[in-house]
Amino acid sequence: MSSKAVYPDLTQRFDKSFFEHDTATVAKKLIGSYLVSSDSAGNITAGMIVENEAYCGPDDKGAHTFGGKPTPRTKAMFGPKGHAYIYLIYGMYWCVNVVAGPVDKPQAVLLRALEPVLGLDIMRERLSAQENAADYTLCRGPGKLCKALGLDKEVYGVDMTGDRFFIVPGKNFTEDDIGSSPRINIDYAEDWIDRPLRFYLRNNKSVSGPARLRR
DNA sequence: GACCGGATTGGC
DNA sequence: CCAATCCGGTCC
Repeated sequence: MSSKAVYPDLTQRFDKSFFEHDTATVAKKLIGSYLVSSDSAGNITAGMIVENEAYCGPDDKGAHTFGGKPTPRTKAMFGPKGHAYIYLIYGMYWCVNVVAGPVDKPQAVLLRALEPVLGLDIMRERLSAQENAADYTLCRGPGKLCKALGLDKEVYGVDMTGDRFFIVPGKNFTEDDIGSSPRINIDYAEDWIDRPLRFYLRNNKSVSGPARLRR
């Protein structure tokens, strides 16, 4: 694996202005940062972000904000940057985003995979995973990531520079460490299908998708 | 008020 | 390859 997550300093936060850069820029810089969830029982689960996708707002045919019209589901993306946008897909999986982008641009970064770091035993309980499931599989994929960290509509709109569900700055990887590819499963996005807006830590086992999209 | 289909996953 | 499972979005 290219990586080696380390124990994150849970007191650190990004400045709010960090999230006001273009969503693709924010996405790339978030590779190596930590996503942390603390539940009401005091359980902490966390992982290093190793894969994400940028969704670029009203012009992006793959984005939920395509067209630029807020709806009850997407209104969080029209709100403050650095907050969470979470939605249910296929009736059973939650997918979480960080709202990003210039002020007035409803953009977001979809978090697709983490390298597990804290609370792996709790992740296993939440996933109902067999105890022999390899560590690197616990947060591999956007749906699993949310299940492992216990995320659902309760975190809709929460400030991710706060203390409940938040992001901690981590390692700064170089351009060479970070790969890019088209985004996953947006066949309907026409001329936006092939844009290289998916980012991942190269050769990291926790990245989802076929092998060629992990190298 | 009805109907369509998805930024997924795991099991066959 | 395909079912599971729900609700937002859209259009009537």
